[in-house]
Amino acid sequence: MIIYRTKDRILYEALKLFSSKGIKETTIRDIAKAVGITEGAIYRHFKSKDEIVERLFSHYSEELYEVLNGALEEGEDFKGRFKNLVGSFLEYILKNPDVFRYLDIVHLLGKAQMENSDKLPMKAVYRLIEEGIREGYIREDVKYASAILVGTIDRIFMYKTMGILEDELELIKERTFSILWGCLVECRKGEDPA
Amino acid sequence: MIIYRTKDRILYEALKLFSSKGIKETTIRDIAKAVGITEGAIYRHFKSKDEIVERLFSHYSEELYEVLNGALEEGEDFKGRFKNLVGSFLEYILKNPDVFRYLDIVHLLGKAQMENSDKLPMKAVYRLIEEGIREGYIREDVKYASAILVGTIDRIFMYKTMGILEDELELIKERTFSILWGCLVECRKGEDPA
Amino acid sequence: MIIYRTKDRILYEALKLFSSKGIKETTIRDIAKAVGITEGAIYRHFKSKDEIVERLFSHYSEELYEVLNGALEEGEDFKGRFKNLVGSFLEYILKNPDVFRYLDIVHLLGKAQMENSDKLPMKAVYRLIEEGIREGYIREDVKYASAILVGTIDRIFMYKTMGILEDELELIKERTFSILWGCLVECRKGEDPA
Amino acid sequence: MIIYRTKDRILYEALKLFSSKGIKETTIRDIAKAVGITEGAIYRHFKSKDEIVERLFSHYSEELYEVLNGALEEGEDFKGRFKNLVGSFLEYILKNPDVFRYLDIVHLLGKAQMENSDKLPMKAVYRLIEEGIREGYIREDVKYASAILVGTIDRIFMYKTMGILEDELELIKERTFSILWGCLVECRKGEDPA
DNA sequence: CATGAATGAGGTTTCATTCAT
DNA sequence: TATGAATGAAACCTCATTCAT
Repeated sequence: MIIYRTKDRILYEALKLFSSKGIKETTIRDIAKAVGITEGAIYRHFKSKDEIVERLFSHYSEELYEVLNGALEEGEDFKGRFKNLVGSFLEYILKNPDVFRYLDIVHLLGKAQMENSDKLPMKAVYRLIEEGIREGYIREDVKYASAILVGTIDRIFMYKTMGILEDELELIKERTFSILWGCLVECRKGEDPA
Repeated sequence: MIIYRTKDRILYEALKLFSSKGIKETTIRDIAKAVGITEGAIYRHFKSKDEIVERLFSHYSEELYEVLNGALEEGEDFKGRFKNLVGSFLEYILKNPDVFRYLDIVHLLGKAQMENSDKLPMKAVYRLIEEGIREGYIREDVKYASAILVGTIDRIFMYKTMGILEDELELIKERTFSILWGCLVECRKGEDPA
Repeated sequence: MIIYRTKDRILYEALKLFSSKGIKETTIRDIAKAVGITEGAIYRHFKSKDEIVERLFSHYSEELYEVLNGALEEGEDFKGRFKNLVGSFLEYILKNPDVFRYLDIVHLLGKAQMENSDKLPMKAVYRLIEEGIREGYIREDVKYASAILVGTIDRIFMYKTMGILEDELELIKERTFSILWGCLVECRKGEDPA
Repeated sequence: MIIYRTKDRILYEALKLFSSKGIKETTIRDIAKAVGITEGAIYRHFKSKDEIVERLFSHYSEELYEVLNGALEEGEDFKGRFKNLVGSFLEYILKNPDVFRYLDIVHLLGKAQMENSDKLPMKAVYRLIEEGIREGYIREDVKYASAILVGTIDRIFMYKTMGILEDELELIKERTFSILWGCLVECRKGEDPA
């Protein structure tokens, strides 16, 4: 993918640097050098470093949301939607590891300004789980259920990007879905609803 | 708990600040002010800010490892050990949220120098899961199984400390154990080993 | 001489300050103030104070070498070359006392990184003396001969810059040459070669 | 030589450190560590670092003066006194290289407060040369003559301590005397007094 | 006499941001 | 739009000196 507009190249390089070194650890100069321009030029495109940080967060947070939301819309039944979401989630973050690492960093440092947004990835996950509960597939509390789903995916992402887990993407998607589906739906079937 | 030695007070305040603002975002002056001494005095106790970062990491990484390891040693059977570990894990991190947040930050920024240590929390988790697999309780691959276990706990910690999850500690321990045990052990009982 | 480029002004002022107060005793702020810029601006031109120290040393060490070497190339016979070198040496250091004092300071504090350079002033002096020995003018061992030559010049520089010696430059050149030539060449003429 | 009094041990270690690293580059802590006491203890013996610097300078400056002066008093005739002074000078500084390097550093940095002292090494050299001139041995101006004498000795010290000159002490004394005597006295014998 | 924690001033360096060109 | 020198605030760190013990 070739990015032509300077503004987009700045965002692209900033994302890579932020996610690999940290936000504070990345200087405007680092970004400028990566883009191939000088420090001053950055300020033609962004008012401040913080604006870059925020723009990146809202852009990618929304992009991931759209991906997850799209996954929900394409599935025919609940199982299909569930599988779609888990697969799309893994596919997106493993193909865009910088994005996910960056979102994590922003969260961890409490820099996320998300109050004003409806398009948070978490919302899509919640929607899926709430549907599952409403329709009797999932018996778990929504918070615990999403903790299992997102936590597991997050950890698998970590193992894969750290080189600990070596399975290929499709296999990872398959196994993760089967685990999560088994865990949240299948094995609770016979239980009394709490 | 009252800490008397300046050196320990420095570590104590640094941990709080690092975990709430980030490492780079916390200045030596912040730490000094929190402790009630001047910046220069810090350097009588630590050669550099990095030394504080490292000392905190190795100290608490090891402490958490000991907690998990202790949990493994006290359980009578596998189920007991499993329950112990999950409970101790949650109890420790929810009572010491700064520690867990700090360990996460160090990991995320890739500052961990852990090559030379055997006492990483992860090792204790692996040991439990490997035992479970060896003895037929767990059918999942060790990496996927630990991803579920640690990922779920991590996420529940996040929800609890963010105020999203309001259950009390004992209830959280109970529910988390029951979910994880069900997920990793119970509901796979009838399956054919892969 | 008016210096326009900031980088050169920094070097120029640093040399004056280093040579009058010492290197460690001169702060970046001193230099910046002398140049008329702020401390931070220095670092656009030099990575560190050490870089300034080294650049000054290698620049002036080489410049003095070129002066002495040039003197050697212009003389017609040995006596002419000898006179040229002594004269140029004195002229250069008395007109650039900061340079010579600076080179002395660097040597005395052992900061000179000269391994990789062939253009050390000493080399030119050695070349002259070795020629004198080869051609029978000088009977003294090369080390003792250069000790006399350089030591005497060094001391005369010191006396002149301290105000102890009041002769004018041309007279100093004349007398110093006559002393050194008499000492190293004339008065040994009748001796048996050792 | 074993030094028992703490005060003298401080001076002894300070001299070594100052002469090898420089004065500003040597910290009170360095000195304390070398002596085997703590920083605070230094201040029991000296009011300040400057006091150490000054005490060392006046002590060793005077000691070298006494050595040279003693040499002048022991010679029977002028030649003997000349030889004595050159030999004692070389012997003292080559056996106490730290002292001479230290005196040089103090001079170079302009820290010497010597106005109030009559016991400067230079004075002894001047006395010898003035006698030589008065009695017709030396025809050179006193400043040029002392420049030759002290400059040459200084340079030979430098070559010897840097390992460039490998002759043993007695040979160095012999050759240096013979050069300087030849240069300042012998070879001018037949000349017309200027 | 000695310790060693603490101070406080000041040093080097970094960096987001501005601005003349 | 872009450059790159400059600013100014603030970061980390050093160190002579003081002081309670």
